[in-house]
Amino acid sequence: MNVFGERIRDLRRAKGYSLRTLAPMVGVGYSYLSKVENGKLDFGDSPSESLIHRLADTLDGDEDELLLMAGRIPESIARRIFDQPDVFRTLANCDRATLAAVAAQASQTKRK
Amino acid sequence: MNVFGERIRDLRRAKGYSLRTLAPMVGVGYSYLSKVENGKLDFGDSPSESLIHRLADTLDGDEDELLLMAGRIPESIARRIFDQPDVFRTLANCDRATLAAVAAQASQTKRK
DNA sequence: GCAGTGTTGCCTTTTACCTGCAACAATCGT
DNA sequence: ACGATTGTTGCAGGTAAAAGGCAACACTGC
Repeated sequence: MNVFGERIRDLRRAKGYSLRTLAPMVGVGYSYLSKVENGKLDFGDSPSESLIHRLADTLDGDEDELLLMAGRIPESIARRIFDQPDVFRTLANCDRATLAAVAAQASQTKRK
Repeated sequence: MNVFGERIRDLRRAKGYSLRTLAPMVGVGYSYLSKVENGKLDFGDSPSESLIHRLADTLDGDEDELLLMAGRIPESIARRIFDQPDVFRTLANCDRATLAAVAAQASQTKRK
């Protein structure tokens, strides 16, 4: 567990930032960042969506990947769901194998 | 706009409830319910997830449909996304037509 | 031994979600 | 015509969860 925090820590170290260096860059206190990385938030296991956004930005991480790790739905996916809800209600009821197959099909179809 | 509130209103009328009758059944004040139906909440355009749940329950509505109308992602869909995130990231990038085709395919495959 | 780093407990602020009333207009049965 | 019921709206809050801040602590490592 806490795959999210560990990912943040890796990204931060890859940039050579300390907690105290990174914190002001993303607009929070360094102590809060420590808790984020260790999954020791007073509550929940991940920070706000907006902080995740700034972290992805500053650390050159994949924002959607980070959001998913944090148990949040990225806007790119949410938009699609609200655009074609019935499609996703159907897909949510498939078994894993079918869903994987369908995605393969889609990425193929999509290729120009 | 406010398709959600109108749906609630229809469901309520179908049951023959007045605002003052329904409100205590779902545990809120009648004035708040009126604002919900008219999309005139002090903030946001939809009530809490838990109120939506109780409304669906009391009015025999489709909870997931209501959640989607209210701009929220139902648990059934969210679970699937976190289970196979890459699949959904792919699907989010298809065009509408492809996505519709893929869903048709899936519902067919799924049919026993 | 102090300079930089990370950790932790407690505190405050903000946000989301409602409460509760009061006052008003529209409708409707009797 | 009358009261009763229904819905609308404004406002003035209240509460609990979510998000984050501060200060003191402990380790490292030259």
